[in-house]
Amino acid sequence: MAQPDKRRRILDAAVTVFAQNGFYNSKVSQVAREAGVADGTIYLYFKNKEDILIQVFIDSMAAILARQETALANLTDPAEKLRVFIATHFNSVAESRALAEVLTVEVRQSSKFMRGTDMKPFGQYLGMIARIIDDGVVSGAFRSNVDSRLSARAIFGAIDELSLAWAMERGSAALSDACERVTAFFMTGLEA
Amino acid sequence: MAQPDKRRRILDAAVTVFAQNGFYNSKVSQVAREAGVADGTIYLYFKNKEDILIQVFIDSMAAILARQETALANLTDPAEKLRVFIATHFNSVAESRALAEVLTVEVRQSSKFMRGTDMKPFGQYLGMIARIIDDGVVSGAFRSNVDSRLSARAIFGAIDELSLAWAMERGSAALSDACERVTAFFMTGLEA
Amino acid sequence: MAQPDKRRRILDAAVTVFAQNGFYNSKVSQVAREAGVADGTIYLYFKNKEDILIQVFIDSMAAILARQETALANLTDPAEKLRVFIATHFNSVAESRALAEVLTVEVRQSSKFMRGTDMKPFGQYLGMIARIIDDGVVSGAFRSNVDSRLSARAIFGAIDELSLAWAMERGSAALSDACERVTAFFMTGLEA
Amino acid sequence: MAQPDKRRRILDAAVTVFAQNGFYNSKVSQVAREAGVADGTIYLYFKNKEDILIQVFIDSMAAILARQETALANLTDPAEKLRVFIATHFNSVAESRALAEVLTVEVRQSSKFMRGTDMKPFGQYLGMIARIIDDGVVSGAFRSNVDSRLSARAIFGAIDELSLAWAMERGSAALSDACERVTAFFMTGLEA
DNA sequence: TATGAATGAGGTTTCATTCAT
DNA sequence: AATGAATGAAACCTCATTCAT
Repeated sequence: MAQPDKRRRILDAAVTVFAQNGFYNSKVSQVAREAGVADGTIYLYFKNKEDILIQVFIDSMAAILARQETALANLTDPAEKLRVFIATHFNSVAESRALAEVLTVEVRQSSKFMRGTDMKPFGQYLGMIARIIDDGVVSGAFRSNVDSRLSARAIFGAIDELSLAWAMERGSAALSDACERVTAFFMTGLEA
Repeated sequence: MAQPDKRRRILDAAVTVFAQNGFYNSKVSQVAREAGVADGTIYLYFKNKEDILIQVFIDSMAAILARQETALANLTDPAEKLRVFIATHFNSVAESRALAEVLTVEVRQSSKFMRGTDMKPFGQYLGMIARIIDDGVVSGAFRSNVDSRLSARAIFGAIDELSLAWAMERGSAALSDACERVTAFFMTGLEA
Repeated sequence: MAQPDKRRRILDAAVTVFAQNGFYNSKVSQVAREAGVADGTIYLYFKNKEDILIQVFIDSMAAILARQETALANLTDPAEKLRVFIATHFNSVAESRALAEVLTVEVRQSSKFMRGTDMKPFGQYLGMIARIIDDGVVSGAFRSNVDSRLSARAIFGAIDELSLAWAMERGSAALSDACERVTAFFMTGLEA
Repeated sequence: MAQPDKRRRILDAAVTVFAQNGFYNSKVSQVAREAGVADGTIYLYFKNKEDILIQVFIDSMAAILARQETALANLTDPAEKLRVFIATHFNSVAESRALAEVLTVEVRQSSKFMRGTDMKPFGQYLGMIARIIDDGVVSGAFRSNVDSRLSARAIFGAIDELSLAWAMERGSAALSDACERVTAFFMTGLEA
């Protein structure tokens, strides 16, 4: 009987439903059914439908940011850091295709129209990549003429697109392969 | 007074409106007003609201595909081809921020849920990149161990993300700069 | 090229279309297509959509009234008159199932809501039956205690229902059989 | 304050509104207002507007069928049965002119266009009449040469038309009078 | 007379949100 | 905290009608 974390269950249900139908084609009642709660209960935990998506985004970004920080904690070599970052990203995505779809597609779509949604977590994520590159430039591991913000964004775009391709085509095994190849690819583009 | 191509005007209006509010937050009547036609007129040219978005996609992809083909027609050097391809993409995007937003965000979002939408034009676009890479591999200009499909997708992801960044931040006249830099970046990743 | 009676063609087309889809589910453009004219042309001959139905009714009733008058002209025996009346009704209906459906169903449905539609022709039709009965009562051929208005209405209801049954079930051959039987049936109810 | 059977209230409201304006000229919002519920509430109980009409038909036919069965339960004489059947029909109609109009006019009009509407209850109703006649033929009370299906349909057409006449003219308290007369009329047509 | 592209009012229906229980 | 029946605003789309040609 005791439903320990109802908020969590609603968020998970939302990810499933949003991934399947897209945010705008999903009905709050579908999320409620998937979560095993009444429609009204949703509104005890979230301000409105949009808020569910925002919280999915915030929670998920927090989780992946923490995960990246843990993964990178003991590394010093910039090339190795970037390799691990990319691998961690792909691993996170691999754990939940649904979440990957929601983050890459739905949030991107909707964020522009959600006034006051704090997109900082996304900026932080880009910032992590940029910092790795900057470190590499400073340490001499990477070319000195790379634009770290731009490269970070390009790298993110590439791995995000590959995640999405994987998410939509279900070609699951290929993901780790893609991870290795794309990493190698970028390394050559960066290394001094 | 009769505006010649009403279909064209509606499509242009739709791009503007969809870019501003997102497809699902846009009302057909807004598109009509922007196009300077009555609501019902829309339905003389399009099956329904979704169909407008689909036609935007089809028309725009056809235009950019044609443009790329023209641009690449007389080139033989794979590296040069890729350089031109990327430049052409950025130039196309630069001409209409709104169109860029609709193509990268709205179409991506919605295409999954539009049964029967032919995504082939997108496949063709990826195919163009892949073919350039394949040619480069054959000619020895590019490494032999690159996966052309994967690289194509990664490259597309990167330039698409950069387009989007530019589109959303409005600021950067930096697009052409980004173009050069990202091209150089990929070149190093590919060249033998 | 010369389309002699466009009004006639539109009315015929309307009967076909209304019988198939019902008045309210029929579109003016369908009638136009069926008649081989442009949508706008309809409005050169009819005030509006409802007017088409009204004219179908008026024209058809005039035709059947005239037909009945001709058929009954030389008859004197009330029983014979009634027999011929019923036969003429069934024959008229048999010539156009579509018209039968429109007259029995659509006009009945709609007449209540068409202000100012003159339902007199229908009253005249009932009146013809009633007069035959009255004559029969006077001549002693029919019972003296029959209520001619009531009986007329009952008889009309019966033959109308049978027409409709025939129209909907297409059981074409059965119509003349039904005609004979129902006539015999009513005769027994009336004859002194 | 909670009205017990909202479905019932909506059906009753629908009968009133449909009788007044006709099905196709009635707006769902009118039915809602008449029922004292919000527009959306209608759709908690009915699939769509058409479904309301279908349910009116199904419910009403079930009611009148049950009523006829009760009324006829203890009777054995075929002539008496028919007499009671017709009386029961007229009584049912007399209780609600609006319902009579909807059943005779609107349902008839629309049923053809409502795919999947089960018209069996109407067939059952006709079947009840036919069975009474068949019984009468077997028992020798009625002529042996009557066609029971045909006669049933004729009888139904007659009483339906008279109901409608009464419903539309509002005036006649004459309904029970009509009942007696038409019964007598048919008896003579049937009796051996 | 004839056309048919354009109009725009308005209805059906959906669904996020509320609130009495 | 939880429910889910009820709400009602709002949008897509249809289609009768008009009018410039």
